[in-house]
Amino acid sequence: MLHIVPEIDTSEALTERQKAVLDAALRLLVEEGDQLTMTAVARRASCSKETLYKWFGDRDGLLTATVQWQASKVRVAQVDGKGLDLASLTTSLERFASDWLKVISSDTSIALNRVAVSHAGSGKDNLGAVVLENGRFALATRLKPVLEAGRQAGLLDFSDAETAFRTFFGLVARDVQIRLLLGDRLELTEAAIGGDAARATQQFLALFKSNNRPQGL
Amino acid sequence: MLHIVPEIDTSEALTERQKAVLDAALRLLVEEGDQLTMTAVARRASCSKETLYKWFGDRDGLLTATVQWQASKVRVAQVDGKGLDLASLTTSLERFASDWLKVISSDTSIALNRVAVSHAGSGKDNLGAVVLENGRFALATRLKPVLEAGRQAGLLDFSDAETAFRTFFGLVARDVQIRLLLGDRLELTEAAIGGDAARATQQFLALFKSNNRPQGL
DNA sequence: AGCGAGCCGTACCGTACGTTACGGTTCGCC
DNA sequence: GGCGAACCGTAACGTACGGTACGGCTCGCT
Repeated sequence: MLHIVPEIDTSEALTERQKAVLDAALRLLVEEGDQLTMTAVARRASCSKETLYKWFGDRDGLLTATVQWQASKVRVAQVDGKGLDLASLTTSLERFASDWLKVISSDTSIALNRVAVSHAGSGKDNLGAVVLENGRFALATRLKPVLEAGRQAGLLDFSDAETAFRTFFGLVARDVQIRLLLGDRLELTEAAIGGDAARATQQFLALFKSNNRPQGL
Repeated sequence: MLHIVPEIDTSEALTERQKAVLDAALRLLVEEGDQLTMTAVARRASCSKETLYKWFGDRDGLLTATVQWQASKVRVAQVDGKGLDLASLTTSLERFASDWLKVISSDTSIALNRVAVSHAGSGKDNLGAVVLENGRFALATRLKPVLEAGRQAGLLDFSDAETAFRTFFGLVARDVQIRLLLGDRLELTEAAIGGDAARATQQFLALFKSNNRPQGL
């Protein structure tokens, strides 16, 4: 039987009750891991399974809606890139790095990425795309204008913003996300995150500062 | 019912037939993604389910054995660190980077990491630990002596080999693995891998070469 | 040849879960 | 008050799959 899912495709036409249901599903996902059964969601959200199916079509629809719902809530801070000097660029980069580390080490992000990775192995890949779109790609969209502004201000030197971003991404994230996804304990304290963000930023600046560019790149 | 798995714990007491079965399971894992049912493995390996249960205890045991079996086959090249000069250090690092990119972008690695990530969400975490142990941690074990040798030879300057390794790891892998796990198309040609390996190596050297160390680190 | 161990193929069981169906209740609206 | 839509709770159905049982075959050993 084919289902036409009503208004949950990409827009945000969610009633408060529906948001509450998705929040319950999200909590269940974070706490119970893979035990996200329709029965469990219905019980947790105090709603009927019939309602779940009417609203979200099938289990996949519920999963997708849940991921999109959480993704729509995670927004990395927008940064203004006007009148940039080195100090403000540094703090901007540190802030991005710190925010990103906090996001990827949060229980919610881990649970969401887990389910998206699992889902990517089986046929349709929408979940992975949604997670990437609202995570890594959203970060790139926010960060690139900062990098471009830094280049315009003569502070940074790079040929391709995407490449520069990916280097920054690698310096910040390193092996953190994959280790967390694979179940490695690796608690990141607030202080450690701050230190990592500062280190990554300094390394990035060392590689891309226009007056200190290493030869051979 | 409790099962005592015979001799499949950590050692390598596998008969040829058992290896063939695990190879079949591995192929199934890579090709079919999540459809790794006991029935499918038995059919693919032309063996009986009874044999699977006798050899591997239960589904988890089969999964673990499959992951360990593949992990035992992936060995990053050991590099000798004696009599190091900058050129040979550079080629060593490039080779490590290139090998690692090839590994994490292979279908087998993606499938294995997917199943391990899925598994990590549900209770026991052995699979994730096995993958990490034979992947990221094995790489660190192989690479650190090279870094140490580079430091002994006065070519590199760092205080902690682990930190230096993690930076190298980040510069090499960047966002590749998470994007692949999430189903992002991102084909890495041989040439692209070579270029990435060279770039990562140059960036790493720029950050850690002893005579060109950026201030503030 | 006779025997037993190991394994293949397959049928079978139990259960978990996705999905559907339905009676009862709440609530907005006329 | 009366009506209908939406929804809750729960029972029921179908199926897929993990796990078990069993008959038959091969093969090495004596």
